[in-house]
Amino acid sequence: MRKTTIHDVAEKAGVSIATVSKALNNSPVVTPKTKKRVIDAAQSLNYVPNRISKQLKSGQTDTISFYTISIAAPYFANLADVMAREIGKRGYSFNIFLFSDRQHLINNILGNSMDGLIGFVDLIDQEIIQMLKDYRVKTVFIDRAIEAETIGSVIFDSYQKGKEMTQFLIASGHRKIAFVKSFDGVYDSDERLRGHLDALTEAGIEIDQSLIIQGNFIQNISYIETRNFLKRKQNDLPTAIFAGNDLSAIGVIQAIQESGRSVPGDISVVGFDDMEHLQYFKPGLTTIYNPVNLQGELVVDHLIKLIEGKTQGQTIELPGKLIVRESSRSII
Amino acid sequence: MRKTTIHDVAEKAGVSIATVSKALNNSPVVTPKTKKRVIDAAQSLNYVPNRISKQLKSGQTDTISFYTISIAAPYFANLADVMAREIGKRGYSFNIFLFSDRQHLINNILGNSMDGLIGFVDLIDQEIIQMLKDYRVKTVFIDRAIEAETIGSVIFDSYQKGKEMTQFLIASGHRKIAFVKSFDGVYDSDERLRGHLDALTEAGIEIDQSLIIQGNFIQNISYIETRNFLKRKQNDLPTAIFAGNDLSAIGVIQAIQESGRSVPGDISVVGFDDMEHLQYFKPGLTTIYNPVNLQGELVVDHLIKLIEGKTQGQTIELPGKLIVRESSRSII
DNA sequence: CTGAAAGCGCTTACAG
DNA sequence: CTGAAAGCGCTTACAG
Repeated sequence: MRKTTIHDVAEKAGVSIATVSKALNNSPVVTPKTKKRVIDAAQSLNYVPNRISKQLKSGQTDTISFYTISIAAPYFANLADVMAREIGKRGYSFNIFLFSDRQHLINNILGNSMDGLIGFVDLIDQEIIQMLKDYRVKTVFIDRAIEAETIGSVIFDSYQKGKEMTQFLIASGHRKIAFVKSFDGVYDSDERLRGHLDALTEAGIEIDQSLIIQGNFIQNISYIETRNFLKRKQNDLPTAIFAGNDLSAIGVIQAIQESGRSVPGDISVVGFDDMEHLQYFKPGLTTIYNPVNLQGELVVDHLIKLIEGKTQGQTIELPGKLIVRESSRSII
Repeated sequence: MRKTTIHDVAEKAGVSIATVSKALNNSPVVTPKTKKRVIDAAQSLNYVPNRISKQLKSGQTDTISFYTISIAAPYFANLADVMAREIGKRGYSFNIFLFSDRQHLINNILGNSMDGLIGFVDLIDQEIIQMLKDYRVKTVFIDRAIEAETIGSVIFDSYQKGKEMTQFLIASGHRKIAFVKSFDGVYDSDERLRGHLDALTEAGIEIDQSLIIQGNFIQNISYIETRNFLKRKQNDLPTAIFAGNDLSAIGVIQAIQESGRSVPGDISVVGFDDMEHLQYFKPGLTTIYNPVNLQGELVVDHLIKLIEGKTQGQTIELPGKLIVRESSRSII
């Protein structure tokens, strides 16, 4: 079956295609009578305007793209879900394209595939950021702040929250605290670690590089690396481990338990993110709540305002909250 | 900055736009010399063809849409991730739109938003399925089989696998087995339950409706409902619980442990899906491995073959495998 | 108020 | 081999 076009509707209603277009787009000039005739014809023919043609005329795609390395990990999945819902509600399409090669991204930007981009500064080099500015591609970053006329950010202050977490541990009597980080250069990890180290320094605790574990923010790797760490440091264990995200905290806890030790009896473990699906994980994780739902909504809202020219790029900071559960304890 | 169009390239290369188009699309008619001139001009101007215009001419959108109720739950997130990766690799765009109202879906189908659709039969009514057939919208379903010239399916035989799981439990000496289902009408849940019940019947075990728990395939709800179930049946507990998916198995295990009982000491618990991020969940879950990666790849491959007219719709069945871990035990 | 015409940026059959 | 022209399905400034 051929899809109905504006010509079919025009013919059926006995008017020109221009009139059909106006009637269907609520132009005030068309007579109620004509309008009704057009709408009836359109309905009886199951007419839906061709999206592509509208786009070509308007130059708009009504599409928002999310450029990310993955949507499988819980944080990304949650965020993508919230954004997809919000974007759909606002009448836009939601496109996901995963990090691969540079040219792919450039083609998407220059090829007019989207009205707005949601991305991570970490995945985009300077030259492309300049390109986004030059071509005024509306963009919202979600890992760290970039601000320009057409670029905004909705971010979480990982440094400050990382610092608060370590301050909390110190206040609970811990002085030997390990930290599980991701790769160097991963902004959230770097920032949380920086906050952690600053908190230690401010409390007069000397920094010990051997207490930094690289778990890549992945459960599996954190598990393995913590297992090695526990063997290596068996006579000199920390009393607490600050895992840079919840996923690694799980790996850390598994490794500690498997070594015959208890959490928090022998070692306190804290995470970061408060992932919803860990709700019933035992022991309940002391962590920092990162409001993913709020983030998703703010990102979409800010981006659509940029697209519609209602605002300039801004930097929006998300609140975060320390949540104390059973995986950590005071040793004072 | 204005984006470069084919006219800019034509001017710079000193040829017509027709020639530019041909040169850039590797038409064999154009002279190597002309071709080089065009390509150089295009490169120096950072030219990327406007996607929308190409689409309007070709009638193709090079876009594949995934229509689902959510991408937050791990299974969906994994599947979406694999599909996004595969779709990107094959040169298509990946669009996600979440289930909302009926008209939204219709607009997407008739409005020419996509070349192919990936969806769930459960989310689409008969009338719309007929519409997909009429307009020859290439579609691949992933929950249950529909086969037509332009419609295929890549499915998991939940009935058979559900049956096998219960047969395994019976072979381990269990005769009183509870089942945690989702809503009636959710195909996977219905099928797994049907397999479970058939296995019981074939083994000569009478069916006891009070052993069916509705956990909605959600961890939280399964936890609460199992808690209630354990209270209600405290003097008449089953020796095993078959949770229709891994997520509910987690909830079930939490509830059992919280009641002071052990898994599998007091009650064996088995799940379904073998979700990757439960890798280190304790006790390791006996479950059925549902090859999500394979499914994602097969779905995309079949859909693109349909789009490119290389095949008719087919029904592809995914293999599944029973994986025995610590959450279940033999009581013989 | 309605309609003919131009144009969005491409591709392609056709003429030269 | 190259280019002028038509056309994909819409919207909109303009004329009537």
